[in-house]
Amino acid sequence: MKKPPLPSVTGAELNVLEELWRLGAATIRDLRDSLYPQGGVSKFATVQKLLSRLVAKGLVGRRKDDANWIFQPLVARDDMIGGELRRVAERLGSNSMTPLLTYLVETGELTSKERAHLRRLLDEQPAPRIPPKPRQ
Amino acid sequence: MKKPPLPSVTGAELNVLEELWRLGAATIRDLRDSLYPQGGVSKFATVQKLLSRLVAKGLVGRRKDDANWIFQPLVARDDMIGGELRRVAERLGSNSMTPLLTYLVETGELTSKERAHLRRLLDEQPAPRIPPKPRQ
DNA sequence: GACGTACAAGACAAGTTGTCTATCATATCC
DNA sequence: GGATATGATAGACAACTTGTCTTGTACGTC
Repeated sequence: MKKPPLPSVTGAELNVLEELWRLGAATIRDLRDSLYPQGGVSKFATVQKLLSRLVAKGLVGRRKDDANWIFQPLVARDDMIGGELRRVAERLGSNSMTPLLTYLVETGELTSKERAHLRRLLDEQPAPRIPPKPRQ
Repeated sequence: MKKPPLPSVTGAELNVLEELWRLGAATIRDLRDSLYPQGGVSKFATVQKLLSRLVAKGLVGRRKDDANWIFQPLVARDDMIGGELRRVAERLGSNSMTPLLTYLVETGELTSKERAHLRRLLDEQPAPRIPPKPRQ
């Protein structure tokens, strides 16, 4: 029942993942054209390597469509954010989320509008658990 | 007025920093004895290298006391947590902290106790700004 | 002076990261 | 069918990071 923490991604990998989030699904060529507009064969291979690493981490899936592979993200951005937050909490020794929240609220990072938003969220969901949303 | 984000630390560096947070101030020998109980000259040098990197990052200060250097942290754990959170927020494209908090609240990561804590924090500090607290 | 302690500076191997080349497979076109 | 382009795979590679260790130097005390 414990969910293994999502693997972390490097900068270049994250660029690819961001593009996949934006496009929903794409071929290597699509991604290369977006990320490296100057194009080129080597950039194609670069994108492919980054994609293969993302696939190895289970963050991206691929399916064969006709002739080409089509890649699509298996995690949502929120999941990544959550994974990173958990990593920060674990790394810094506070296995509870409280210090993170305390920091966010106390340092005044939030506008009053954001505060209202938060308060509303807290009021809307008094139950600590929500039905687990399948990872697509 | 923009505060430069705190530099990040590696695992071994964080161990040293944690020990400094615990002890308040310490010599290299103190830290080596705590972190590497088996002792040894090489471990002394290891701690020293890690400390020098922490000093270079501005996270640790040192002063000469009699014969030895005495090291002490220049940042609190909360500052480190905040820096990491900001890094996550910047990296994942949400330059506001709201998505992080929204994630935490919506995914049910929080216990009801933490929720109560959060609500109390929100109630206590209606003003979005607090006076800047000097580092240390 | 000899010796022990603290310190500084840098060497080092192992791993990571981003990019690229070489090679093979598979289409398409004349 | 053979030439040519495109996609895919595998691996090489340099640059950088990270944790550890070695060597050399300064400064005490006995």
